Order: sequence, then C-alpha cells, then structure tokens
Amino acid sequence: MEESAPRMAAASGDALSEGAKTLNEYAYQRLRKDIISGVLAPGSKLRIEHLRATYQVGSSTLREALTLLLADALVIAEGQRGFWVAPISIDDLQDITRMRKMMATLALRESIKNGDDEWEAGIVAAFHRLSRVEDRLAAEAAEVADDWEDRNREFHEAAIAACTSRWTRHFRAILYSQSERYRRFSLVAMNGRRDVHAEHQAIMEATLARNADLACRLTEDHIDNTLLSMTHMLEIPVTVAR
Amino acid sequence: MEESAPRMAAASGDALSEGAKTLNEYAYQRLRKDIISGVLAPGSKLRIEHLRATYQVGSSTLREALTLLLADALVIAEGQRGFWVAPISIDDLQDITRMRKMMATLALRESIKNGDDEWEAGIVAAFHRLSRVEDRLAAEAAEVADDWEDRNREFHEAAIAACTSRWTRHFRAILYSQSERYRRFSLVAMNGRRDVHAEHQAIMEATLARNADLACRLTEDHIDNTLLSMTHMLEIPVTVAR
DNA sequence: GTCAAGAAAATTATCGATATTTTTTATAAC
DNA sequence: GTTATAAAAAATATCGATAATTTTCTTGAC
Repeated sequence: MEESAPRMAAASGDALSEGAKTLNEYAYQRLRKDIISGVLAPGSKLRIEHLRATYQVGSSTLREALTLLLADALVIAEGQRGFWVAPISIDDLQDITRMRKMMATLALRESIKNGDDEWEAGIVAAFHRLSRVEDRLAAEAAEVADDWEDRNREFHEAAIAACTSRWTRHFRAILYSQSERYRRFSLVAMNGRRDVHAEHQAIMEATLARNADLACRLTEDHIDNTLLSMTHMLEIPVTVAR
Repeated sequence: MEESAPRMAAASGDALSEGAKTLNEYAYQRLRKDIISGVLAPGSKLRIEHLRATYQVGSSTLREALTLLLADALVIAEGQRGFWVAPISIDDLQDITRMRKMMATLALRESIKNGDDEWEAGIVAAFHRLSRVEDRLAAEAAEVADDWEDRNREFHEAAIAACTSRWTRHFRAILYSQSERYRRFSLVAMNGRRDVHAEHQAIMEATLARNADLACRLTEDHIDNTLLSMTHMLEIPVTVAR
C-alpha cells in the first residue's frame, strides 16, 4: 500500500525534519541537504512534479522551498522556465574562497574582541563534539560524514558567535554553505592528506588566547586548503590570492 | 465595476510590471518598491489575505514573492506566524554602511583593474542620465524621486560593472537596496546639504583616471554621508568606523 | 482587577486542479 | 538533409478551497 503523505511532516518523528515548523521548511532542509551532498547534481533541472513525488509535498509548498534556496544561491530560477541546481565551477570556488576568507576573518576578529566567558565555553564544547566524531571518521567514514559536517559547522559558528555584525555573519553563512558543496566533492581526497583536527585545534587555541592576527591567518589557511585540495583533485593549477 | 485581476500582469502595459515575466515577479517588484519607499512600514505585519486584495494575486503566488524578498532581507518570516517587513534601526544602518563600503570599494577596485572601453562608456552614459534627472530634482522633487533612485543605482552599477567577482557584486547589491530604504527617510533632509552631483562626478573622474585609491576613498565618503545625514536627522551621535 | 481556560475568529500553510507557456515531436516544403 | 510550421506533450505558474495553527475574545473563578 502507498505510504500516505505527511500533512505535517515536521510533527512526525522523522529525523530529517528535526526543527522544521512547517512542511515548507522541511522540504527546504531536505532539498538543501540533497543539493549540498550532491544527490541533486549541479546544473540539473529541478522538475516540480518529480520532486513533488519525491518529497511528498504540494507544488506550491515545493516552489516556496525552492524559492527559499534561491537566497542561498544553491538554486537558480528563470521565469516560465523553472528551477535548476546552481552549477559549480573552479572560478566560482575561487571567488567563494576569497570572499569567505574575508567574511570569516572579519567575523572572527570581532568575535575575539567581544567574546565573553560563555562564548569561550561554546567554542571548547563545539571542538570537543567535533573531536569525538572525528575519532569515528576513519573507521566508518560514510556513516558519520553528515555528523562531521554538522559539527564542523557548529565549531566554526561557535568561534564567531560573538560577532555583532549580523551582515558579516549572514554573508559568512551563505559562503560557508556554498563551499560545503565543493568540500563534499573533495572529502575523500582530502582525508589523510591534511590534519584538519590539528588545524581546528590551532584555530581554537589562538582564538581563546585572543590572538586575532594568528587566529585569522590560521583560518585563512584552513579555508585555502579546501580550494587547494579541490583543485588538486582536478589537477588544475591555481593561485591563491592573499 | 470591479477591475478584473491580471492573469498575466507582466504582459499588460502596466509600467510597474516592466520586465516581469511572471505574476510572481510582478508581485515581488511591487512589494519591493513599497517596502523600500516606506509605503509598507518597517516592522509591519504582511497579512496574506490583505496583500492578496491589494496586489491582485493568489495566495501561493504572493507567498512566493514574499519568500523571494527574504533573500533581500527586506522581509522576515517565522513559521506558522507569517511575514513582516524587516525592521530598521540605527545599529543596523551602521552595520550596513560598514559592510557596504567594503563591498563597494572591493567591486570598484576590481572594476578599475579590469574595465575596458565599453565599461568606461557605460559609466559616462549613466552619469549623463543621472545628471539629467538631477536637473529636474529641485523643481519637481516628488515626481522624479523614483527616477533619481533608478539612475543613481544604474550609475553606481555601471562603475562596478567590470568586477568579475559575482559574490562581491551580489552582496553589494543586497546592501545597496538595504541602504536605499534608509536613504528614502533622509532624502529631504539630505537635499541641499550635500552636493551629491559633485560627489558622483568626482567618483567618475577618479574611476576613469584609474585612480583606484582616490575613487575608493570618495566612494567611502559618499556612502558615509548617507549614514551621517540619517543620524543627523535623528540627532543621534555616531562614530564612522574606518 | 487578574488570571486561566475554553470558544470563536482570524490567519497561515497546504493542496491539487486548471490555465498558460515552453519544449518536443511530427509533418511538409525546399 | 535542413529549415519552417503546426500539433501534441510536458512542464511551469496560478488560483481558490480547505486544513491546521495562532490570536483574540468571552466567560468564570479567585
């Protein structure tokens, strides 16, 4: 028998819909995840009727979710022609990386200036949670990859939580999710070649020591490495702008 | 007799819907304009049924337009609670101004580096169009205010048209529309006190002379003046961060 | 008067049906 | 074979009806 559509999926126990207050948000989160993880390939057409069946929501709700993804630039749209997954390219990744370094260090610098005891505690806690999942990453890579992404994001967000510029934080968040897409492609190649854990630890230590210059330099290197491992994978030479 | 709703408003001769391919875009453009101009007050509730009647579109279409405005941060939303016009504040304007200077000068610097003959011609043409409407601004302020805003935007966009970083341009555009809201509030007070025309001319001359440092400094001052005139109006002391 | 609980009203969220447009396929002329 | 045109199919965009939720109003106890 056919599984009936969840009128209010968010209310059900579905793990995917955690925190989604509306079906619209639920669809947004699932689509977002599928785009970032590459299940929905860059450049591919997003046909309403097909997705409607996949995600079990009405067409208007789905359109609203897709429109929401426009804000993250994970989806592009053209009037009367529909929606597509935003394409990716090396040029775009370079642009993203450059801007992301700028936003990340801007946010970190201000956060280091303003942060209080609670902020410090948040960083240490997020680092700990990230370390725990990293222990398991080697053994069961595929299973914990999503967890690692979540905790990695949470760690970096904890570090800049005390930044009072909402626009800096907003733009940083958009660029973070953009580069997350690219990171997924280079995850396997990256693994082992870099000691990401050590990078995080160094960033944390410099941040807690309120050494803004060092923390920012380490963050820039950290972000650059995404670009480098990605371009290395594709065997394309690249110059990292400073 | 009641005027019938335009099934495809974009197709009709309505001046407001120029360039709108879908009813959704039409609603988006009208809402956007009404928010920036202050017709829809900052912080006010955006009730679907009411707006539906005003803009003559269905509820799904309207929701999609409102969701689109979320990307511009001109509207805020909360699940099951609906939509509001994004509130404004002096703190937010300061944040916007600081970020906007950064994005604008970043875009301008790169544009000066990359610009060709066509780019130069575009700037001169946009400046000319802006000057023409400024002649009329003193006499018939209210009538040409919208025109002035359009041409002012087009001038600044022409100047950074050769910037190849789409993210810089994207963020700059968002921040520009944000500050446009604030400028509307301070437009009357600003008029006469500043020689905006002279500021534009100086920016253009420095840009065409490929003097990036000067052009950027003038642009920063130009943007700062929006903040200053706004805060002056509200009699609140403010420090301009450099 | 204030607070709480329940009923009524208002509002948001969702859906699937229909209108409109774009894309594909088929046919015909050159 | 290529191009142009017309018909058919597929897809997008739009709407208003209905379900679900939030907000407001009413009533009653203290």
